[in-house]
Amino acid sequence: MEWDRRRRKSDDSGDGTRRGYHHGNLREALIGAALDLIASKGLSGVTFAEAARAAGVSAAAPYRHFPDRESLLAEVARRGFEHFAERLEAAWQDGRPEPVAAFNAVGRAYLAFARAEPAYYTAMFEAGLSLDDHADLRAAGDRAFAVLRGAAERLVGDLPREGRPPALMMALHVWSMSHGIAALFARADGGRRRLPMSAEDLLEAEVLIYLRGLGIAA
Amino acid sequence: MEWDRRRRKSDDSGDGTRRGYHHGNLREALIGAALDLIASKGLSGVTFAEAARAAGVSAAAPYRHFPDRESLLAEVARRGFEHFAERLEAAWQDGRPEPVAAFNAVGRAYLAFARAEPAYYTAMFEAGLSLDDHADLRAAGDRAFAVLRGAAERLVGDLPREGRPPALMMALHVWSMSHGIAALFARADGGRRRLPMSAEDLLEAEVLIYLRGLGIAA
DNA sequence: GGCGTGATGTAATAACCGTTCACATGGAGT
DNA sequence: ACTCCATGTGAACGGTTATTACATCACGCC
Repeated sequence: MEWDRRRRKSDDSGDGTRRGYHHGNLREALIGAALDLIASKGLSGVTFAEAARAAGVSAAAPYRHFPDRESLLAEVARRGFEHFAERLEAAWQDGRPEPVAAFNAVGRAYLAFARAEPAYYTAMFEAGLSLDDHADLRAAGDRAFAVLRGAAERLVGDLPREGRPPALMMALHVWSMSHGIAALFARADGGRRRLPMSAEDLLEAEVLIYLRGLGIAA
Repeated sequence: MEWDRRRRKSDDSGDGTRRGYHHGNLREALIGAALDLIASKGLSGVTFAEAARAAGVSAAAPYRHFPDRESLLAEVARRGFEHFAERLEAAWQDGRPEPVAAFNAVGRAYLAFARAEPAYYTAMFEAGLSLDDHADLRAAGDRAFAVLRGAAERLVGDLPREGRPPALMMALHVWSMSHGIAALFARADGGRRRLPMSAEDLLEAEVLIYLRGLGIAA
């Protein structure tokens, strides 16, 4: 790995603790610490000072790698969107073996990510990061959305030309459903309120009804 | 008003500035300051110290009215849900003159609230407040949701018994759509990304397609 | 192999915030 | 008039962000 070459020879124990004057991989260590802190103490628990402590460096060291605390969170969120896009792509599988089923798989993958990676999801959608201040964050988010949009285009393509809805609109609709359910009901803490069904089933039913409304049958 | 009686006679200028040793209406002043701070500096700009400064009292004074900073935000969010429920009820109008049209009005009212009251909306949905720690907050949220649920029950009631979907599920679906669109596209800053149509139109189309999928025509 | 330099980490510091505590004030009721 | 207690004050503690001058060392260059 790239960073292995940069570590000091006396610091190759692999346990992540610092050995010499230089950490050798502080940037990665801080990102990892931020993820751990989100998971254990929530967004407000993510502290430059605490992340630095976890990495075994002084409180000022993180400023060599991130201009400020928010940029650290933005980088976590950016990576979250990268992983997110990968998961969605893996679920979509270019619409194979069957577009509607693959589309439902994308929806399930959306919620699965929110559940399996609550720390990333929190940084991505709940950290209040401005997309204008972090252009690369917006780009990563766009890449994830592109999967939804591509899938929508495929589904819409099977409809007769007249009355065919815009694929972009359909993608936005499905995104809003997925995000709405994830934000309201599929949070790490089990969601903001109790449900009579799983968030996954709720979303699947919602998408199914929506697709039926578009004339796309399962 | 109630609090007027509690103000000192020398403090009835009405400009909100403190005159004597006691403020007379600090609790309300803090809530107002919190709303202003959310609007001007965002959630992280809401500071007990800053709110106290705005009210012209010392930094320790707020603790006489709220156990901690989070409780102030929770109270703001609670009031937000109260107003929210009122707006939704006003839009629904018990389903008059026509249920589907009234239902769409509820959706528009949802987004209108997110736009017109970004400070409340932020406190309600983006402050990361635990509903378990603030029972009254949950109750206020439930009251707002009850409007959606009642509307859903009305719409579902017009369907034939066989295959009639659960009203609760339908209410959750519509809530997820509304919240998803509000969170993703109708934020105060104009939303996280550009849209080819207004958030209101996007939601109206989404609900329309969804209702068609349920067999409820416009 | 020796050297300089830029990247990386440290210590010290200033400003700010949440929170607590002992104490001060004065409005309300007796 | 007097007391009570809700409300506000000032000082203090520990923690956070961020900046600055200084320390260390890995690497490339000769």
